[in-house]
Amino acid sequence: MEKQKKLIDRDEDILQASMAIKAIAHPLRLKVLCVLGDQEVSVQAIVEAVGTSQSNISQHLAILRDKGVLCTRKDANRVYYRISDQRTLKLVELMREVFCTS
Amino acid sequence: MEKQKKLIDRDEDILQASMAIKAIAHPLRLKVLCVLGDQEVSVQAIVEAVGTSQSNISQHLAILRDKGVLCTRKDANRVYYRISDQRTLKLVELMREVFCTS
DNA sequence: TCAAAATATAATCAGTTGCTAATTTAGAAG
DNA sequence: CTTCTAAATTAGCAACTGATTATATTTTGA
Repeated sequence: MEKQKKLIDRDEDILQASMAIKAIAHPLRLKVLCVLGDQEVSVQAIVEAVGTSQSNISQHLAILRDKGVLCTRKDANRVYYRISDQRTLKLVELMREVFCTS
Repeated sequence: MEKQKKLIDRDEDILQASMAIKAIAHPLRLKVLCVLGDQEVSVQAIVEAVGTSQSNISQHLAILRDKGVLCTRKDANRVYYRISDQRTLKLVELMREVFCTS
């Protein structure tokens, strides 16, 4: 029986996966994900929760959006962001388990 | 009942986690992890499996080692690397599920 | 139609990353 | 000792990243 778990074998997949996690490998962007959780939050609220400038958040949100991690809904004046794929949250949970418990 | 899953809340933990995944958010370094799996592999073998220069791999291995992702054992002339914490593999598996299936 | 609010975009610039090529260290074996 | 092999380190440089500041776009509401 195979003991080895299923990792990534195709170079193409490795490239894709590494680019995807690169998108969340920044303290502000990871914090955005943690603030969002499974909810939809306005840019304004994200700015307040994360604690940096509007412009800075907007640029980080653009990165997450362009990489497909987040998606948006526009309602009148405001733009609401949420996590596109809930498995991304699983990833963050596991990151916490792996890296944040001593 | 709480539906919300447990994410990262402390800024300190967010910083730590983002630095940790930044270490693996590079195609060559992610490939190293996939090559290693749960085994111990020599630098030479890693160089061959990954397919870049010895110097380049050595530098990437140093990054992973310094961040605590990999650990080493020296045997005579050779150095063997392995993944420090098996939960890191879980993370890679989940990354594959999240980012590499359409 | 005008001013204010929410968000996005652009420009600039310091700091970081990652590669290549060259050199160094350390162990093994003659 | 000398040489070979494995691995690490260093220097240099082009490319990328991320913060700040300023400006633009869009929508709302007086």
